[in-house]
Amino acid sequence: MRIKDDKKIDRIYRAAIKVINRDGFQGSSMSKIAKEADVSAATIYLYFENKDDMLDKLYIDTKSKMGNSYFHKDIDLTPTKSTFRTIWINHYQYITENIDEYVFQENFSNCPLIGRVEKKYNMDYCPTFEHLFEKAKAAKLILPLDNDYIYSLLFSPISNLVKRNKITGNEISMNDLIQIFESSWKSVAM
Amino acid sequence: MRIKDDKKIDRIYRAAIKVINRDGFQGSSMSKIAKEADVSAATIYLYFENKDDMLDKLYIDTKSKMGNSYFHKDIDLTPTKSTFRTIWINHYQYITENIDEYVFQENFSNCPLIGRVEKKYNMDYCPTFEHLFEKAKAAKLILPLDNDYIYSLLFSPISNLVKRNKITGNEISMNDLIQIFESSWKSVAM
Amino acid sequence: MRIKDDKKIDRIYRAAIKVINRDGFQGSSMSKIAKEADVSAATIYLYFENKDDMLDKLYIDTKSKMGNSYFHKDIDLTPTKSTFRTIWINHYQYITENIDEYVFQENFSNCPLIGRVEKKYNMDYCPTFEHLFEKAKAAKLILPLDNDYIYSLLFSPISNLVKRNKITGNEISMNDLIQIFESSWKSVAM
Amino acid sequence: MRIKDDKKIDRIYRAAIKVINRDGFQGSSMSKIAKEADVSAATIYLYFENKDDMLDKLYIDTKSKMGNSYFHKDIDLTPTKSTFRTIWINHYQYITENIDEYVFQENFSNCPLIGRVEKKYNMDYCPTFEHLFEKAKAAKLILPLDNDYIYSLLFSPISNLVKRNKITGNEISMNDLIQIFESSWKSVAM
DNA sequence: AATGAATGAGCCTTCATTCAT
DNA sequence: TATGAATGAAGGCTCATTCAT
Repeated sequence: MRIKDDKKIDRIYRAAIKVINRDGFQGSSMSKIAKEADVSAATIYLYFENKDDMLDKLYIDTKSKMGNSYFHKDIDLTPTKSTFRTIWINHYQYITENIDEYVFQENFSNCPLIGRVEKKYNMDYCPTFEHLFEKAKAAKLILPLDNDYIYSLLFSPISNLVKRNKITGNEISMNDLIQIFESSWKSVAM
Repeated sequence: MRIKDDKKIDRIYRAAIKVINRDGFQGSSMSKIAKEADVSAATIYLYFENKDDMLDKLYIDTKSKMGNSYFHKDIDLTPTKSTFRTIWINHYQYITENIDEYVFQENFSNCPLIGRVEKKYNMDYCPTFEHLFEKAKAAKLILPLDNDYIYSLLFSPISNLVKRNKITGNEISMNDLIQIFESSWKSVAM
Repeated sequence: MRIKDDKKIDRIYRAAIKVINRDGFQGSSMSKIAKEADVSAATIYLYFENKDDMLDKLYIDTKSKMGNSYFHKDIDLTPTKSTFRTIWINHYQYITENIDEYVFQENFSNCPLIGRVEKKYNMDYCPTFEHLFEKAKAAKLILPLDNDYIYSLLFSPISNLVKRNKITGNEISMNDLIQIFESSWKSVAM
Repeated sequence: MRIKDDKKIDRIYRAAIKVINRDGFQGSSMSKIAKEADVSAATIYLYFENKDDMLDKLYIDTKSKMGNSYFHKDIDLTPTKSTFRTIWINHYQYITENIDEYVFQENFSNCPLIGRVEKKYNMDYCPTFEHLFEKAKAAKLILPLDNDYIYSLLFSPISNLVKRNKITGNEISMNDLIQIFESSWKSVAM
């Protein structure tokens, strides 16, 4: 591969996620993805070494996109409850709006496939999180727990609910959303 | 004539989980599973209509086994924090000891495959939970939130951590475990 | 196999023909035939060496049944046109009433399978025919052609029409039937 | 990119007929046909949807080829005995030289498979025949019978003999051939 | 760069047949 | 005798990947 046509890569990525979420991981063949992306299957091999390579890069791509989305542009990272709420809501919005990508990530990281991807991508939170958590702990805003624990306590419940609602078709009202955040917050707040 | 060996189904189930967790959902072929179970692939079709049928039934089987495990033998279901802690620990122990089954369940329920299985199996908590939650809410022990929310707030963080640790190889100390429960409890406690 | 249960063999034969004519030669599996005959597939192997053996014997069985049916009980074999007409009508009636068997025979004898069956069964007419043809030729009733030719000229057209009508659903009226016989007869009459 | 090789379809057709006539309808697997055609089995699926589709199209293809062969180039279709003899001989030559195709057709049209193919292909004579028959009947050259009857009376005997000779290895001398035509002709001549 | 053609390997499933009762 | 259980082999078909243009 020589010249990378980024738009084509994106088309392939989107097609892959669409097919995977429609037909399942197993039902996602290169030809289906190619057809969905409106390119020849052979074309995909100009941009990726093979199917695994494509999935790995798709995972990394969505992972970093999601990581960034937590911290909208000029967000204030002062360690306050308000900061946490903002990030928490951002997270909620992102996975709600990109539920397919999110489910893909979860499935992918549960697979043995994940072993191929570099360790650093196999965490649900990016470095910025670590900084924030450390600062918050130093400021006695939150409990002095492992970052892993903090992260899970704060984000797992809402992530889990969104995923489940995708299947049941339920939705979370704004009121409920705030309540859930307050509950999650209590679990880590000092 | 020979008699159907009931244990054979269990052998097939265990083989399926083993293969799926080793080679991923996609890499799990009937022949691999058959070899792992030490039977002919054709034999599997004596017990199941087809691959999907087998996976569905495996899912239902593990799901109900897990549901039951929460409520060991003659557990006391009085709505107290102690009851919740016992169940929570039971849950932790079960998914720790049966992490492969648990991961299988999670992957399966994220797949479009799940659509085939009856809705009632697609919930992470069994009826007993609902009773307990309702009683606890009536006793003003926990917040008056949806059962879904309660469940996610209480169990998602620890489930998420166990799953992640499977990959990283980390382990949770008894001390940490208690801390995590305390944190989770705070999120729903009244 | 020790004691031959003739009724069971007949049930198997009938089931085989039924399945073959329903699902085609290719779609006729031993288990389907067994189910149709309401016996276990293993049972068939008590009466026949294997599938080919069963088909061979089924072919021979139907073949001789058909051969005999041409010459009803105490039929008069004096070489007259009337004798031929009687036999011809008998033939018509038999293949009409046993169209499935007849089609099975045709298909079977067109297959390489036929090679397994002894030559003597691979003719559409039985020894009695030869006698009759020879006598008729001696009596200058019919042309001095090969028996093969005589047989084909006399019986192929009506056989062909019955077979075709099985598909199209058409039927042949008594009037037409007589006309067809008269035509066929003209082709061999002296 | 490579260009589809039109000859490949013909290679596949010929291979299919060869295998079917060697191993029977049942013994004709896609892989055998592929090997005989010297292509990968997967390649066949580039040209046909599935096995049935291939057989259907092969049937239609051979059927129309045979139909056309009756009426060599600039054949005279004036309703005379001579015209019928020419066509009859053409038919004889075609099925003799293409006996495998012909047997394939017969077997195929006797199978339930035939149901899939459009009705119009399931007749042994093409429209040109109908015209000729009608003209001949109008000219009082042949008897006023159904076209089906005419066709069967004229062509079934010789077709039947050729088929049978394929198995026995017999051959028909030119003399006999003329005799058989004369006989067949008598059956429909006015 | 892009793609339709081509394919060996593998998948799910069924088959004819044998085993054990 | 009769049969459900069991299986190696094979069937139809799809897949990830490469080729040739």
